[in-house]
Amino acid sequence: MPNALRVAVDLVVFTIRDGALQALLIRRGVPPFEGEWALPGGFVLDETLEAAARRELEEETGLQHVYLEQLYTFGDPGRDPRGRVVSVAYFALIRPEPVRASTDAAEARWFPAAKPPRLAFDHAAILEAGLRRLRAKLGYTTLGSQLLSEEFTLTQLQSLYQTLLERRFDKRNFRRRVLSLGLVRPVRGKTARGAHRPAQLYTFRSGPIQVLDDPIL
Amino acid sequence: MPNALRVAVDLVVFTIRDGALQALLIRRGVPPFEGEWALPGGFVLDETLEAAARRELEEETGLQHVYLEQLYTFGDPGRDPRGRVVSVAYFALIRPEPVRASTDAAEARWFPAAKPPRLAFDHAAILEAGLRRLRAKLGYTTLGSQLLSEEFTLTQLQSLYQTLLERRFDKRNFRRRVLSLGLVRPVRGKTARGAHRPAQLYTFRSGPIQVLDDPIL
DNA sequence: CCAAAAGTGTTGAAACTACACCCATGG
DNA sequence: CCATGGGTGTAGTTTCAACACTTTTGG
Repeated sequence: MPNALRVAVDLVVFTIRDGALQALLIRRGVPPFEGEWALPGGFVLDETLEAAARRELEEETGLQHVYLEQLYTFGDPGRDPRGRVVSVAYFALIRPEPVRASTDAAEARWFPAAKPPRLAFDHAAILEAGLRRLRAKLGYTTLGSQLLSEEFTLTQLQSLYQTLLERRFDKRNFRRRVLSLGLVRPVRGKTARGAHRPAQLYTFRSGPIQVLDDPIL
Repeated sequence: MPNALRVAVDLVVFTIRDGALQALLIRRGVPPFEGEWALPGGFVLDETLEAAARRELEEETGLQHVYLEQLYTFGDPGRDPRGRVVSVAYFALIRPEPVRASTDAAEARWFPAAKPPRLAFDHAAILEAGLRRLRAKLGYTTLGSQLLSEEFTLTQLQSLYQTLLERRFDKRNFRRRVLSLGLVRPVRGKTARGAHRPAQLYTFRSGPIQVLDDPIL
């Protein structure tokens, strides 16, 4: 019988806060890398890999029904000083607001995804992979919907794309595009939120994420 | 300490034969699923996951320096009757010709990727995932280069795309496209192979696979 | 000389880009 | 009344899709 390894899941959890993409990190309370920042995660029990990821995510954030997708599996010998650990990374998207990003024991905080602190293990590489995946899929899926609240203005949607892709779009062209693709549907009512002219609210037509025949960008 | 699982790699190995996409399958010589067809693969030793995949691939096909890419990780409890096995699937592309798809002991054969025989474990799902990945990446990377010999005619390249995507392209438009993208460079000399007018041979400009700014299709 | 694949241009339609001003509201 | 973000149309350019005939070679 071949040697036994341990299998873990690690989570790259993204949200938008203060107009920037942020990732959830945990301060480790136990060795190895005690006191350092790391991705949330843990060992897989008698459950599917995705269930393990959901369980860890709920333990850390209290959130359920979150968009979750398998990212990549990291398994180099030596990536964990405790021994051979193969880690299946998932990435999760959290809508703004109702986040209590603090768990019972360990400290949990949001950090700018672009420049995180020094991370334990190979977690910097995992985070990096999550970022690449997010950026890539933004263009040809409706993934972005999972980073906004259910109802949003077109300006918010445009800012999302501009923030993540570090690119600027023309307002009229952007609106024409998403509208003509039929991805999004106006909602009766307005947002009073601004101290300015109220904006029409929209929702994504499709509940689950879909891959587009022709890309948004 | 958490429960120990075992980690395996499984390989979806594609090639083009007889003008069709084929996948390499192995007849299992031992239980479980003895006598049934399965993807090549095996348990991970003290090596990286990719190294494990390469090792298994060389054992089965004798091939080295093959294009290999991690595909997805399958880990449902119960997917392997022997106990909990998490399998990291890789997919590999083999150029035509120099394949001895037969290993020492077990029987190995190519099957049409679109309609394989009944497969052991959850290997049908893994194969399916490989197919989807291949088709998707064909459009926006130079992945296809790994399924052709180093030098090829534009007609061969077009057939490759048509076969995999089950779609027909206009010859002039196709050629204009790949040529104007500068992906491909003519080679001095012709192919005498046909009983017809000789065709110009081309090679891909870039050795390794690259992601394209704007897609081929 | 014939079968078979190689090679090559044009045109109309559609999509894309760049660009500037008026509107509605809260303070 | 003014500052702030919301909302809208057009024209020039580029890209895309559809389409058919001549060329070269081996047998």
